[in-house]
Amino acid sequence: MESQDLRKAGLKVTLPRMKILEILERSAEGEQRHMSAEDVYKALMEAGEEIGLATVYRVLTQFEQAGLVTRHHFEGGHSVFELNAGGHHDHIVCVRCGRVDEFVDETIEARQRAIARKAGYEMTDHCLYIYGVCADCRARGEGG
Amino acid sequence: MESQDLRKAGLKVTLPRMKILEILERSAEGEQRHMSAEDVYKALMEAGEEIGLATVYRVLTQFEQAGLVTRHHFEGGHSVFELNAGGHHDHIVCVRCGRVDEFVDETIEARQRAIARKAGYEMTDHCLYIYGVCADCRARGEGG
DNA sequence: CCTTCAAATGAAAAAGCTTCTCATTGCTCT
DNA sequence: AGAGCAATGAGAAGCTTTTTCATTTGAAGG
Repeated sequence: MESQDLRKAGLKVTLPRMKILEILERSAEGEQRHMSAEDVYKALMEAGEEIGLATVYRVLTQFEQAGLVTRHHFEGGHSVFELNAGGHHDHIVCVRCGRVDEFVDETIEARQRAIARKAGYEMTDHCLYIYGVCADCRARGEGG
Repeated sequence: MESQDLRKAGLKVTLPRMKILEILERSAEGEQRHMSAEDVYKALMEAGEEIGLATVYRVLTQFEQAGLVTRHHFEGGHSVFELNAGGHHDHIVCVRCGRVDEFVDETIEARQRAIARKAGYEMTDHCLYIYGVCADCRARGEGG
């Protein structure tokens, strides 16, 4: 992904936007697919980029509107952003360690469409979070 | 519901807690099943009760921990609370007028349990939001 | 019914996250 | 290279939610 993607999204190609896109891509390749604005900001600092937190929020919001990223409202009051790549998926979140796994279930997708239709809604979006305790955390001890 | 419910929940029976419970019950009977802390606070004011916003937050959190209400993280950054009555259900939200309908789908419930198990998670909770445009809003005009 | 004490409350301050303001900077296009 | 407009940065402001601490209230016992 490069400057073309920004241009296609109708956004001027600027240094902050490119750097933030880089951070998101790099994190998506690793294990940290979901980043808060603060996470992105910290990653930028570590990369030696002097980009303000306000800009990070602005750019992430623009990316969301441009369809480049998706914003999720996790528990705890803050949002996390995720690069839109690899198509739609839902999330399963460990309530103990915060680990996030992803899944897609066509049965559920289909049922959702049917439910929306039956309720008279034209579905535009949906999100499904399963909360639980992951295998690692359970192995680490039931007590906590 | 009355003071017994509070006592059962291990909470001291106080005026603020009773009044807040009343507000939640009354709203659950009406159309407004989901109230933010601010909504509850305003309802208390209208009822002539001098109860602080901090107390509303405290009490709602206690109710959540006691299992009396469920907290939802809707889009927009604020939480809404809902009285736990009538069992589990999921939500379908109109993105245009904010209307909220509820539904339960055993197929989806079952699939979720299966997915959690397969991913190695012990499911503790889940939430599913379908976003769309409700029938009324679509009738009111596609353009907005 | 009155006393006693821990728990609950209220008001305001503080804490987090996010957005806004506005002077300055940096793209894009010519 | 230059003009013009959008983007940026730093800090202030806004919002929701939590915390602090003095005061009040409810529960239990005499």
